[in-house]
Amino acid sequence: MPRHKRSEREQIQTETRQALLEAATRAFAEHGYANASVDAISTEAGFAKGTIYNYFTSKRELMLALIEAISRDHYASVLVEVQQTDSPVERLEQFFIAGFEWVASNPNQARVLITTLNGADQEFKGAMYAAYEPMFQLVRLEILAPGIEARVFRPVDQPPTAGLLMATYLGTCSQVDEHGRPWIDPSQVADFALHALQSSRTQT
Amino acid sequence: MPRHKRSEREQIQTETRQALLEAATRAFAEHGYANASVDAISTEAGFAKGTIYNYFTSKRELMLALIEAISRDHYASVLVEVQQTDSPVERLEQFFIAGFEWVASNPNQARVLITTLNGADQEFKGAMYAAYEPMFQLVRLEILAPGIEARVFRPVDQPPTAGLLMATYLGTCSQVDEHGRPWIDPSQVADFALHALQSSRTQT
Amino acid sequence: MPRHKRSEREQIQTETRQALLEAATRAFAEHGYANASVDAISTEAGFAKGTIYNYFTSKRELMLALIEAISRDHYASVLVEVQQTDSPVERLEQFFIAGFEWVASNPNQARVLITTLNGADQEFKGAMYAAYEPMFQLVRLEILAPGIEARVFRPVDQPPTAGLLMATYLGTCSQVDEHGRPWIDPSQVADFALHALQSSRTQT
Amino acid sequence: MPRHKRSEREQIQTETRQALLEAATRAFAEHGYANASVDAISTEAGFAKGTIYNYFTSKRELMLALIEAISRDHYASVLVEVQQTDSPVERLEQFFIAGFEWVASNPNQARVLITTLNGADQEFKGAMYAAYEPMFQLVRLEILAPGIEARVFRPVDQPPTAGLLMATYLGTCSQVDEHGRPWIDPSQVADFALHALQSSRTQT
DNA sequence: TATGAATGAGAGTTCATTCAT
DNA sequence: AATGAATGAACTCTCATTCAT
Repeated sequence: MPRHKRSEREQIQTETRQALLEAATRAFAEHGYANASVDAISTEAGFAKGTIYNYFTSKRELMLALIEAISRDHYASVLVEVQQTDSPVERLEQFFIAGFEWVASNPNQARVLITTLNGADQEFKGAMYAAYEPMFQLVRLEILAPGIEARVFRPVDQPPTAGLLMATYLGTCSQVDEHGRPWIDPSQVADFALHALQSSRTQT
Repeated sequence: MPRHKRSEREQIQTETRQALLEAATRAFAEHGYANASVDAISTEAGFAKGTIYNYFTSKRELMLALIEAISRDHYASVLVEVQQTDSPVERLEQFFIAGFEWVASNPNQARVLITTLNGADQEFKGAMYAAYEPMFQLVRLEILAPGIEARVFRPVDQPPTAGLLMATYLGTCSQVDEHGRPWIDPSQVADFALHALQSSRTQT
Repeated sequence: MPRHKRSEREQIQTETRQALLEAATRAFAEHGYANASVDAISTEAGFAKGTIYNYFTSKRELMLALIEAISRDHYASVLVEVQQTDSPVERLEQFFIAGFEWVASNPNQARVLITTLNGADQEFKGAMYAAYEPMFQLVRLEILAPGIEARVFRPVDQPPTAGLLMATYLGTCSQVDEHGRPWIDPSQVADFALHALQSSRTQT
Repeated sequence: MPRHKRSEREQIQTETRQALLEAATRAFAEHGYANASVDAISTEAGFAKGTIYNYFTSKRELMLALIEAISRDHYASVLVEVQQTDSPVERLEQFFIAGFEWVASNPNQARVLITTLNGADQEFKGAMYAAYEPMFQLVRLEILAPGIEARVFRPVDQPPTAGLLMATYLGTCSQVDEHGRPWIDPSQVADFALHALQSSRTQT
């Protein structure tokens, strides 16, 4: 006779897994992947060292799972805001605003994102790129393309420009002062990007 | 009483040090700081593992010396090109062009730069920021300020915008495809930045 | 939820720790602190080299723990014998006899004691002095002072003389022949010390 | 044609050797044999690392040479004082007085002596014993034996008692307070030893 | 004779991972 | 499912010693 009902068991599992992922986020953010120890992560999550291996086959798998979780959360946050409007200009603004808000609300996840994207580990980097493909497509297909179509944006080459916007966003994300606060105002970044894209006819 | 002439000794020292720094650059670029072993670096430089400690007191000091070397080399490369012209617009273009050329010519140094700037190690990050202060000032004082003064650039807030330009440059630097080639054309980035900055009167 | 009962775990811990301390005693006695490798100690204790770091944070901490253990064991052995009698003369004899017996039974611990007290490491030396403070007080307060009070000992200056007795004991402890046996008979040492202390009236 | 006359060459050699031995004494006294580096010794002596190997075939040989030098110097200092008088009692006093004076004047040499005698290195220990044989014989044949003969000392067993006197001397030598000063007055030690040896008839 | 760059064995330490319980 | 003692590979760093100059 099972102790817990199936659903209870599953919920405990899910909660434990979640706690481990959150502890890993904090640890990786603060010390980086290489310097964050499995022991410290497990302990901070409130479990013993070995528990982590009941949920992830290795430290690397934990990281890959974390990449998935981060990208999913990030995408969901941005998507809902971007879709509030149909205007490409407003969508671009929303992209930056929602993006920065997510960074502000999830600083550790953001750090892991930035660190991984710029780190030396090719497997992690590739996994992160793959996981962010939906957001990349969002920028390209839901913001840039309609904007160019509607002639509010210049007729730029779409994929590299989408990349540039992502790079601008992520590049500025990572720039924080000594107190961990971003030293660039999100609206300035949005403004910068809008100027870069806007067709000469349509000044804001 | 030394048998070697002073200059001979000094040259050997300089060459060995240089070889070690270059090997360290390759190793850090490929595996990251944490995963590059001192042993491997020294061996790849053509020396026994202990030799590195005749030149650097620790692995961290080696990294700090490398940060210095990279920033100096990078700055020198960019400075000479930027100063070829007095036009702010051309200077901005040159900044991106020379910058990307340096990245293309020194891919490993560039990777170390990007990785360090976005990594979790605060001491290294701070050292890199400090080392890049001259280039930051170059953008601000020699490009942005004169451009605004001459009204070819919008009257933007200078320090954050200088930061934005650096971030755009560095953010795009780091985006390379699976073959290690940048998937954004430098001129597109320059174009993007110019559009972002240009005052509405002076379209290119 | 732990599967082992608390007591089981604790017992394993205690036993392993004890085994490591014993192996360390042997290794430090034979090769000295500096030349005894952590690897060798752990292996001789029957564990892999890393295990030692589950119990002591460093080689130095291991040594400090050993100093504690040695002094406690030594003191307990001597105390029980000294307190068998109330006569200061007999107590002094017991001090030497029990002391030498402890040395004979615990040659490795004795070697570590002597080596450490006379070694160059000031921290270890200080720790050993501090750990032996109870025994020093035993000699001073339980042997010397009552003996002087009862006029069976000369009215010597107590603290330095207590030191002298300790030094005589320890100095002779360390003198062993090539087979590791002391070449001075304990009773001769006791006799020597008694003659040194006895008041001129009370010849044995 | 030689640059220097033979004698000049030899003198320079002797001086260099002496300088190296003195530096080694300081280094071994402060850090112990194992923790004193050849590099540091050579440098403190005013030479480069390699020079030491022109005078001693290895670090161990340097130590053995130092043991020789220390014992010779120590013996000479004590001998001249002991031989000032023919009285065994005065000779014993002189032995302690001259001995403590030598320790006070040559604290580093004394530390090396004590450390080596009580250290774990059997070869060094044996070499030190052998080198101190003359002093041991001095105590036995020039002080103890005549004193017993003359009935001013008790008829003790000579070799162990000579050992005891040496042990008492050396044991007290090594006891210094936190400022490096001996906390036992030499005359107290001499007094202690005299009381231990004196026959009941001849009180001081 | 003196030098000091180079060597490489070997040290202390860390930590991802295993597995009996 | 959770534990944590044990493991051992791999790491950074030290330093006695060599040797070309």
